[in-house]
Amino acid sequence: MPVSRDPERTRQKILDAATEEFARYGLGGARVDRIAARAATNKRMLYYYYRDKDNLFLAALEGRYAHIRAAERKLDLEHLAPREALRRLVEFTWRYFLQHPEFMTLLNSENLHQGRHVRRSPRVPQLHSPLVETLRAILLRGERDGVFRKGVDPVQLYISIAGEGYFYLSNRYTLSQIFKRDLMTKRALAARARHNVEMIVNAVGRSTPARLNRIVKR
Amino acid sequence: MPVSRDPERTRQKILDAATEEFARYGLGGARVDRIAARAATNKRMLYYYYRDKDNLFLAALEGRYAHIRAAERKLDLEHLAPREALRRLVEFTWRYFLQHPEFMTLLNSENLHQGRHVRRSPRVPQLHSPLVETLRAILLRGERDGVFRKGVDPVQLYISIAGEGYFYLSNRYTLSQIFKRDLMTKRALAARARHNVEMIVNAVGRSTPARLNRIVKR
DNA sequence: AGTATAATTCACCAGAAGGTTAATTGCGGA
DNA sequence: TCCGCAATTAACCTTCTGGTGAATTATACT
Repeated sequence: MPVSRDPERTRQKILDAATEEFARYGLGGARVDRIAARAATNKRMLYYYYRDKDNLFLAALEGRYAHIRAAERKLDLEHLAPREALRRLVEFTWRYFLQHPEFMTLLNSENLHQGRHVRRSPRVPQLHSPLVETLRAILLRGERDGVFRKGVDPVQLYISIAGEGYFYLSNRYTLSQIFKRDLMTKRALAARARHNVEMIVNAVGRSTPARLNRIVKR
Repeated sequence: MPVSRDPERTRQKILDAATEEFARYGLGGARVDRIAARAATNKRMLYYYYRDKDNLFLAALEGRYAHIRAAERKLDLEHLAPREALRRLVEFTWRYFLQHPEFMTLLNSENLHQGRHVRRSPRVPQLHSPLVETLRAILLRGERDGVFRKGVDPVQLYISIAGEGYFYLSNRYTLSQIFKRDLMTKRALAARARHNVEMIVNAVGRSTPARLNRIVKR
């Protein structure tokens, strides 16, 4: 009986399988054979569509970057009051990392390799300039409304927003072990979410001047 | 001519070489042959002294945990005023990650493997209880002196202190690429160091109540 | 219906990887 | 001085791994 063909679907299945595999084992630990099996296709197909393992990894990484940025855009931050917009972004970022731990693993892998894949991708920086611009606009509005301090740099702010949850979640296994405490209970997670918002709002808010503004722009 | 024998030195050379190799390539990417070559010894020696690759990885990880904790103890935080002690700890932690990026890489690798090595090590939690106790004492003194809020949890605080710099440094390659900006210039690093201190002092200080205290203790 | 081509399959390969067997050699103690 | 054992070496083995050559089959178009 004939096997039906659907190139686009095959391509997508490979990418999905690869994303899972890379996220779970890292670039070095990922196995091409396992990706093929997971995608219920032939190993040869990975090379047919994606040339080689590294290129497949880049495709997976780009896919996840696109995914988080798309979800972010849906927040519709432009139409919210500055404080509320910021709060929403912080909460979203935390939730996203929590629900998509595979994204953190991919990033770790890429950084272990000193960003050598992402460096060759012109698509990735493109994906991020809207984020920076949105954040910049929020900060500007907040400044005009008198609720945010002046001169806060959107890039540095975003790094703080993401970083706040990243270490907690990405290193949850070692942290749980060294401190002999479960960091993943509902209560602990909820508390951390609140904490993140407060840290960021504190840093940008007008009342307590932190030094985000001192950070150079270039 | 006879090759002089020094088991303790051989053992150490292997551990050093392994630490470098694991830090650079991760557990999966590390090559046993390369470790042997780097240690200027025979591959068989790794297995003679450390049983297998995983056990060697654990030894390297334990070594680095011991190293940072030892350096931390030298700060002599007990004899400083609470605010100053906290500031010193934040600055130290940032500087340590900056000067020892291999530590972050090892942690990432271990967390990729869901902490399966560290889970079997009773030594590692032991190494960390002094840190928690020191931090707890500082917080208590600060509370009594009226400069810190009540009920801040030392573990959660430490995670914030470490996390503040971790994302920035560990993900410097991807971040630099996606935002098209060099995060490792002297100025950027200095600014970030200041920022970290301010974020933490803000969060614990009495004037601006963050929610660190709300986080469950167990 | 026939054909060109895109999509898919399958068998295969060379090198690499972790780990082991067994022989050898230096050293401390009697 | 010689012996027993710890330390070291070298060659080897099996399994795995990313990647490929070439044949095969479904499909869209004529």
